[in-house]
Amino acid sequence: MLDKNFDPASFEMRWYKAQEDAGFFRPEASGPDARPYTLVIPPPNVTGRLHVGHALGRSLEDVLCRWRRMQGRAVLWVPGVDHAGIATQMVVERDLKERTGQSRHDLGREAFVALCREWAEARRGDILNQIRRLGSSCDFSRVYYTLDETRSRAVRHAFTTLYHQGLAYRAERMVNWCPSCATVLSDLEVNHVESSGHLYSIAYPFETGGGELVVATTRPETMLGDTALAVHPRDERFAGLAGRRVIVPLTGRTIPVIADAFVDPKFGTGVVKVTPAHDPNDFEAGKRNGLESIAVIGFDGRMTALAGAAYAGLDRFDARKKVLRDLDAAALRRGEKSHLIPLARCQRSDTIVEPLVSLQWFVSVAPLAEKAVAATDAGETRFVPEPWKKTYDEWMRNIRDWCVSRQLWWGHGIPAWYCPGGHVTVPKPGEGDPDACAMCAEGPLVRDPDVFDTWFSSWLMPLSVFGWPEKTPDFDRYYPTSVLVTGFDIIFFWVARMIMAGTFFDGRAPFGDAVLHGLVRDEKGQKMSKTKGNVVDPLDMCDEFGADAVRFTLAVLSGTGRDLPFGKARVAGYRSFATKVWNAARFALQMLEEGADGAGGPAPAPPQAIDFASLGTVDRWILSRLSEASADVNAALEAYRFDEAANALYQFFWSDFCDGYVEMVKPALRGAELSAEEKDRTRAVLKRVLLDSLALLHPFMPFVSCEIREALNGDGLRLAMTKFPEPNAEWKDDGATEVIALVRGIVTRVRNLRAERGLPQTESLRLGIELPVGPLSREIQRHVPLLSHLARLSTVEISSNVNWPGAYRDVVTGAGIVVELPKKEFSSEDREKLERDLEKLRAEAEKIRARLADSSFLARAPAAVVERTQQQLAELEERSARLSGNLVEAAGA
RNA sequence: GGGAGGUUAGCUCAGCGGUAGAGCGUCUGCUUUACACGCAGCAGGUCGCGGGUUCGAUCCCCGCACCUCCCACCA
Repeated sequence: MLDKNFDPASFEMRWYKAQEDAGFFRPEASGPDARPYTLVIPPPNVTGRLHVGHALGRSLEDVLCRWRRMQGRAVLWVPGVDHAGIATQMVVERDLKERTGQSRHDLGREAFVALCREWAEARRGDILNQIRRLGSSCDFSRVYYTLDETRSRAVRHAFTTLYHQGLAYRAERMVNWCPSCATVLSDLEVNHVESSGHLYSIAYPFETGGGELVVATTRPETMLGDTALAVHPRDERFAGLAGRRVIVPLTGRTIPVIADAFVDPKFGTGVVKVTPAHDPNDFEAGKRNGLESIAVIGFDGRMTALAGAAYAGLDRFDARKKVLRDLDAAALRRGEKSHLIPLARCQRSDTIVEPLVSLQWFVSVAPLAEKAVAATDAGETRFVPEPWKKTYDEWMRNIRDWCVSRQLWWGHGIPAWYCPGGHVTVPKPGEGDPDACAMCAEGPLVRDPDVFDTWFSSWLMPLSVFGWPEKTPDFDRYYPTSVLVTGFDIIFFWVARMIMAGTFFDGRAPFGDAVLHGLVRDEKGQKMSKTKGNVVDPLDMCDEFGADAVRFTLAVLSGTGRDLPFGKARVAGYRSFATKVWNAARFALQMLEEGADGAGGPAPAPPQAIDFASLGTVDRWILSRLSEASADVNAALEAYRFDEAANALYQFFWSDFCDGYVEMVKPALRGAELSAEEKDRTRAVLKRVLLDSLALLHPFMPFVSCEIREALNGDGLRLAMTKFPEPNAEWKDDGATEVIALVRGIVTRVRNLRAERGLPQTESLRLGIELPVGPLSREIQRHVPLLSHLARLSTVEISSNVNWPGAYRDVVTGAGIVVELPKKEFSSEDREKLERDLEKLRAEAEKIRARLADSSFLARAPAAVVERTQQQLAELEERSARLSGNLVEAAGA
């Protein structure tokens, strides 16, 4: 029995648990011969809470998994969580501060890492349960954690392999340094934001006196570390200046003027200050010209001793103000103007990133990128939607070395050791920790204190989740995976790098399809953010409207566009759909139980085998539609068009099944016209369509579908492993479809007329249908009781010519219809409406007539098109004639 | 500076060479014994602008405008 009240909370988790307990989420459930279908979950942060973006990804993945599972595939969807180095460290640090007032340094590294581990352990279950709440059918017996032993082994193997192939190296480079996170960042972790700032002009007097050079800069504080001024070699304004020396204001140092083509003569004053220690461009220029490098800003974001006693210890932005003041005092400011500066900000802390020279570990990824691109070019991995391939290609082509070391405590340690002599020892893949220096055999060795970039473990995910580098049975069976579903925002961070790792370490790309979805935004299309307060929590939505509704909403929204406007109202809308399904099932249950007649048992009769040929038109039509809907859903899912699949289902179930079929079948099942046997046949169809609809729905709404199948057929649990409906060629019935379309068309026209003319619903009308004698008219004749019921008709007359003087005449898809209206004057509004309609028809007909009069159209357009056009014209003229007849009647009345 | 995507009904979006579609919303009727999270019905669109190709363009091509986003070390 289904309760009158639809309450998803009462059954959702019960079904989830039943399915998980039954072992359905393990690929073994599909038998040893089933073809694998594999996905790896993009691991959410251990410490986080699932957001809508996750909900979207998990929903789409689960639709795929459940659908493929029902198709008999051995589905393995591997769940996992990410230790999320920098994010976790920051969260734990903040918590520590709040609780005890201590910093991680107060605690010490070992204790702090232990604290992080505790946190991660404590949160891991939460996040996994949140994934469960969405209905995700992951195999929780294979959960991975990016910092567990297996994954650590993979990270170490990857790094040592790269190192010994000369692809990982340690070097002093200009890097992105975040002073507040106190770590280096990769280029990807830096956001460039245009901000308004100032371009300051500063005068550098010549050492020998007699003038000055004016330099434009956005960062006056770095002048303390200037080691040259530069001009373009062919800039005649400054010809002959190279080699002269100028005084760096406020420091008294003198520096040379150099000529270097990196200077853009059109920018600023055409003279550039060169600060090799604090600007990537200048760093290169410095190397080219053998310039000294003076680091005046330290890793803490404060001025160093080299900046001079007056500035040492000052925050870099305070130093800027002081420098400007001091320049004013020295009368060396030459003005300023506002200027848009592309500021580099830390993705995590939003702090302005400082370019600093530092010794770090890098991976030269260009060779890996080459392999990856070769694989994607060969179609080993397909991007969906396809334009993302270009974005990926572009990035791969211009790829720069990846800085993989981080000055954090929480993460994978770098397997590199240093001897007192400064030599580096990295063990060979598979080897243990070294005891002595590989070069000079000296000890003791000190391990590198840094950890890897979190993505250095993530990029191995498709490999490491199956135990790589070990040759495990899972690896053999499930690598490469079938598809990856993730947001386009991590196409570089993750997708591209995984392809590199897969093609490099294994030789095969890690997934067949990379499905990139858009970003979830709020209802108004604005980015969700805590500060705006427009964040929608998917788990709250699940509690309020049911996970089924949330999933369905996300599927519908995941069209081709980039942004998904998600909000409460929409989820509520699709909850209505779930409710509709629920109520349709309640109705069906009633109908089926009535069929059990004397038996009176609560269990509805099992569906009898359907003998299509013995069925009536209405039954054949709905089965034909069901078959079409199955085809549509399957095709859409093959193409990863979750929106189309969901819409096809929605449309079929609501419009065709509920509004169409159920309404047509009601009088038949309740009336006395049909024999018990005929009713049973229809009941069997009703049940079959509903059961199949629930199966089609199951990947999207895995809970209501089970709950209803249980009530209807006692197979709620098995539904997850039931064969997914496919189109049935035997059920294709264009004849039935035509008849039903006409019946529904006529019904709509009559209802419409009733509404237009303000006729009461209770009043029965007389309807004439003009059709040439033939199979169609005989079919329609057979549906007179149905028509009468649906359109409230007292009599229906069908003949080739219905001649009811004064009756209203129209035409619906080729059939003339004649409605005898009760004596009622046409109001002037009615007449106007009629005239407007006629005018539209006439204009339409005129256009078509013109087209048909065009000889080149007749000569060049395909015959079928010409024929259809002629038919259109005929129909328009027919309708036009009938409606103007009504107008004449109106005038006469 | 490069690149990608967008511009279709009040809103959110599908469609993409033969007379414009959906959901939601608006409006008008409905206690029609599954469902008001409902039923029935109406209204609502120069498919951003200008050219071109074509018998025919919302759809293809070329410009333009505006919006979004990504990449990029220019002071």
